[in-house]
Amino acid sequence: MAEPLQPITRSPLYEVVAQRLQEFIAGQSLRPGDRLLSERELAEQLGVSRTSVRQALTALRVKGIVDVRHGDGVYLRQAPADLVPTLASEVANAEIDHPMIWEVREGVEVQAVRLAARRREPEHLDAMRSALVAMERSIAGGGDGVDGDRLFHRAIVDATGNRFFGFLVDLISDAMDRTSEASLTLPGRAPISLQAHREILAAVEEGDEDAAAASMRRHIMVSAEMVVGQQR
Amino acid sequence: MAEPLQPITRSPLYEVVAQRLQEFIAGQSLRPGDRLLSERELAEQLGVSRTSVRQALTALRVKGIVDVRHGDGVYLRQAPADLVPTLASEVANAEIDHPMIWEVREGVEVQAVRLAARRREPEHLDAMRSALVAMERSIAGGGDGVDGDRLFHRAIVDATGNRFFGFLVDLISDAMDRTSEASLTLPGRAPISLQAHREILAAVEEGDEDAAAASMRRHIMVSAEMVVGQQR
DNA sequence: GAGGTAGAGTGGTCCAGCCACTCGACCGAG
DNA sequence: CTCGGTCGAGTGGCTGGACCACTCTACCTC
Repeated sequence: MAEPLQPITRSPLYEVVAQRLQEFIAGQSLRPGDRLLSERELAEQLGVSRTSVRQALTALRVKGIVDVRHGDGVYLRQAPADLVPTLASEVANAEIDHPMIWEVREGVEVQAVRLAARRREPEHLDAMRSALVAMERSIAGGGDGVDGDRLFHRAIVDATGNRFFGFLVDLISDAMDRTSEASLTLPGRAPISLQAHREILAAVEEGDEDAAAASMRRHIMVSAEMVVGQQR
Repeated sequence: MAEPLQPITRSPLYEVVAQRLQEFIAGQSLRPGDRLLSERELAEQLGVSRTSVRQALTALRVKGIVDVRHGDGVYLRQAPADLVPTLASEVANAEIDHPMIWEVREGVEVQAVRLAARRREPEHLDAMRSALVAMERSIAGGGDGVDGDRLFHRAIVDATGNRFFGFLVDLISDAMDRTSEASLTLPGRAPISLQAHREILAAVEEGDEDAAAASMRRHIMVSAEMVVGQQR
């Protein structure tokens, strides 16, 4: 017998309450925007203290299921989607290798630079320029310029004015860290990369989104080929 | 001046505490498995009540950052892959609107169709063709063909042979559901969409990835314009 | 009608206390 | 000495009650 006795695990009360609330929401087919009962009413109906209800609501709030408004009430934020946690663990566990990540990165960054070229503001251009300067200085000193590289790409993402891209870039770099270190410091790569960045910046400055996209695509494909090729 | 006065937004105390704790963890470079101070000590050092500390800890627990053990203490979670669930819930909470999602979708799907055109297998082409048939049949019967549409895009993603794209598409459609229902069934849209799909399929069949990418980009921009335009 | 106001209801925070649990020190029996 | 049990200190879990801060609305005044 593998499990002679099931280990007893008392779930904390607030967890039980949170689950009960989720079931209630799903069962009553409440719609996003609907208001839940007040904390005091929930506490009474569930037979627990208001503190426990509040803790459960905090959990639901963090999960993005519920929206708590001071002085107003608790509102439903979405249909209960256990999709997100599922997806998250999938990415963490799925066998995703370096080439796959580079392919995704290509799509995301090319689109980002398109938007950046369309909406560039002086501040973003400044950030990109100073990132390039940092890169040049590092390379001139024998470094790999990887910090400037990061800053440059981050500046592009910021210039999109679209938070979603920031999330994706974080996700991608996280996935990359997890697969292998695959250093970006290949001998002879830095000057090539620097030149590519200059092209991209020029296109963005001119607001030529097609040129920017093309340059970025080339840049990423070259980088991917170098890094992935090295692993073989 | 666009912003004469910055709107005052008092963050709830428990949120401030949670953030402060995260900073503390990062700043002190605590390692997974380390134990934090006790709730009572944290409360005293931060000058807040234990209740607020507990609420903050509940949030960190849900985020997967921390592990609270009854009668023992609060420990830093072991999993190094904690970033992913955090990101997912951030995406769930952040204010991301429909236009932002469409922009991301454009980048992802354009890149996906590129890869699909490069690697298409007979089975994937079959799936795409039958999705189109389903779409045609639905539209001929007065339907919106949305099911066929979904199948078509899913087939493209499958054809990439890259799981990461599947994950992103799920994330995107989840985000879309969350923002608003924004039905895709605009009058007169279905036939246009159908024609766009035919173009895409043709390019994929020929293995012309640039043409496929261009068609997909046009298709998504048109769709986005229709849906977003409708909301205004 | 426009503007202001007061009140009811809501979430936010705190406190003091007690319960439930864990762990390690201690101690006695073998 | 080793094993086993006990017990207490310290931890998180949970409660009830109190008060504060905020939002919304109905009502009143001009």
